[in-house]
Amino acid sequence: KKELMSGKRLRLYCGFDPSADSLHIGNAIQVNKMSQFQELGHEVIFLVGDFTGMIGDPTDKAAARKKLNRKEVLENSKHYQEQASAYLDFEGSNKALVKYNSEWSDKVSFKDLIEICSNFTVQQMIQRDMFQERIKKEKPIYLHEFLYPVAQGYDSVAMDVDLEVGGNDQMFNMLAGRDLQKAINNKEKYVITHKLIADDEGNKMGKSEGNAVFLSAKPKDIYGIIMSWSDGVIGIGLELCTKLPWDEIKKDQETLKQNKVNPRDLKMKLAFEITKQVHGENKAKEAQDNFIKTIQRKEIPDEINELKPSVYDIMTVLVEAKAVSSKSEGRRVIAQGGVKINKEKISDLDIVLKAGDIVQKGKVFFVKIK
RNA sequence: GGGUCGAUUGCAGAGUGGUCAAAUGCUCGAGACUGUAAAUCUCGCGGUUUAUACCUUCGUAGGUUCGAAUCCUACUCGGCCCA
Repeated sequence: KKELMSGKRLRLYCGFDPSADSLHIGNAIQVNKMSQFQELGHEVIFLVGDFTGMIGDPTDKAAARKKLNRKEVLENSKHYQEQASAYLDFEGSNKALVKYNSEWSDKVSFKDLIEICSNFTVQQMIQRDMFQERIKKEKPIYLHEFLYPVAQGYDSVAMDVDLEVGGNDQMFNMLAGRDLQKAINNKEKYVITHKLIADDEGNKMGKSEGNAVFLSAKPKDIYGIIMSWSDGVIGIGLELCTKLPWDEIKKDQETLKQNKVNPRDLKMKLAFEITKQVHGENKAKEAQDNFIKTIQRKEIPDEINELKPSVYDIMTVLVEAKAVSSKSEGRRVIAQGGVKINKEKISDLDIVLKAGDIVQKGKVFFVKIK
């Protein structure tokens, strides 16, 4: 805090794994946080973790990540920058820099690596919860997984940063950077963690939970997914993902707590603000109108994807429109009343469609026959 | 290298010769109720032109058997212990 207040221009960064072709809302929080620093005149680095991404962060203990080649990484990160620009400024006088950590990590020799690793102990590593968990369950822990925090930590050294931004699940990895920076450059590096977007039960909103918001998504989808979030995230969502003034957020959180408003209304505000941030105000309005119309009033949306099926029977249409993954599934869904044609629930499996018919599956899936 | 245990449908995890497309929980999908919230409830969750049917699936490849996820052999991969 002292250094922050000193007026010194700090160099800070946040890393992003290029594992998907789009940033998601969780990344948006980080980008948003960085943008606040940028506005205060600090130097901001948007780091693409093309090297660390290859290792795969064990923090989410899912299966090994897909390895990407150079070209894919560049492709992905191009989208990243574009999406991040919804919050961050990559143009102006204090523009954010984009860097790739393979730039320096590729060059680290085995000898260097050993040197770097000597700053950490095995005990530090295995003390982490998810490793303890795996030890208890007799699941494998691979040696290279220990290197993830090391590699991430080395980024701090290579860029000689003062500050790193990340989710509070990244605390460990970021502190590794702090230790290294101290040991190698003899400099204090600070870390700022933000809360993760999660509801009261601690369920995260993310990829693995199936309700992730990708910034590449269409306005109406972003809006819709946010509306399906649980109520518990409204307050924190406003706080982390929007650029609304702090006072207003506080006030909203307060009224929410006292049950003075229908949480839905505030959630609509949240959905609107995020959509606006990503796609602009006009698109956000359209998305909101669309939502009110199709979901709240259960009307058929204005814009529907069209499909020219190879055969015009309902089964083929459902499969080809990717509404269901197989004909068996289509049969089940129809049997349970999940398919409507022109607003009429159907039960007949052999219905033949004609051009202009509108098929609906579930609440949100629409397709128009061409 | 030796010993030992293991690999099952998205995940976890039962099943150890026919009753197995394979328990159960979670996830997921549809429906009811709603605010596309949560909670709750119902149904479903390998595939196939209707199915008391067939096909594919229980790490891989062979074998035994009327019949194998289950038994045998080899291989691959992994955990643990010993070295």
